[in-house]
Amino acid sequence: MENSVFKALAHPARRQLLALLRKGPRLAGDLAAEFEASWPTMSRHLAVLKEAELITAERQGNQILYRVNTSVLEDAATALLGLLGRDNGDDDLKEAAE
Amino acid sequence: MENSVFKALAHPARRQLLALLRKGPRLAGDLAAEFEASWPTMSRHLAVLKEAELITAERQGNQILYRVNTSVLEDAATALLGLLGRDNGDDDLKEAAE
DNA sequence: CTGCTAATTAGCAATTATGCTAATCTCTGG
DNA sequence: CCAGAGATTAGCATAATTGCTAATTAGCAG
Repeated sequence: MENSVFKALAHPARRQLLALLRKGPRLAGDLAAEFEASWPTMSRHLAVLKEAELITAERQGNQILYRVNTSVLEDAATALLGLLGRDNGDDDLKEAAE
Repeated sequence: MENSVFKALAHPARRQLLALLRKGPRLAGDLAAEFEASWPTMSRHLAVLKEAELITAERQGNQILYRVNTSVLEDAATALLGLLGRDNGDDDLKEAAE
């Protein structure tokens, strides 16, 4: 649901994870290494993001590759813009405001 | 801080408050009346939004008028779009909104 | 000052989030 | 099978959030 997305975005470490993934898919351990927090802690943050469907996981043999789920992030941004009462300007969103 | 903004957005009641305020400024009691939760509870949600500077409060005699702080909400939306790696081009935001 | 309405703050219980260490799982390679 | 790396899950303690009722503040009218 939408709510889990915003709750997932509420933690700075998770937003930073998304920022890292923005540049391309990365392995779990690779991501965890960028943070001060312990590996299990980062693993949990990744799980929260996955639960909100903000990221997807794919096993690559021994390791796990994460990537951003762009459309869900887009939906969240669109929801915020909707709160502004302004049109998004996104290609596939047409408003019916008169 | 940016973080308090996303934390404030994490609760559905607070996003709904913003949605109500999107259409124009409203009195605290007027807003509280729209929710099932008790008035003090809504008052606290308003305080969280104010703390994040997503809204501003203005006394009108006996009552308090709240309004959305558009720029902070814009910043949050922009931050999300930034996570998408796409350019939002809102330097000006003078796009003809409808 | 008293009383009244609008709204916030205090205090409390219950739930949820965070972050650690230890234990477990999954896969690869001998 | 066993050993090891990569990663998650379990369990626990602490902190933060949520939402209530009761108490309090702020302003207005008499």
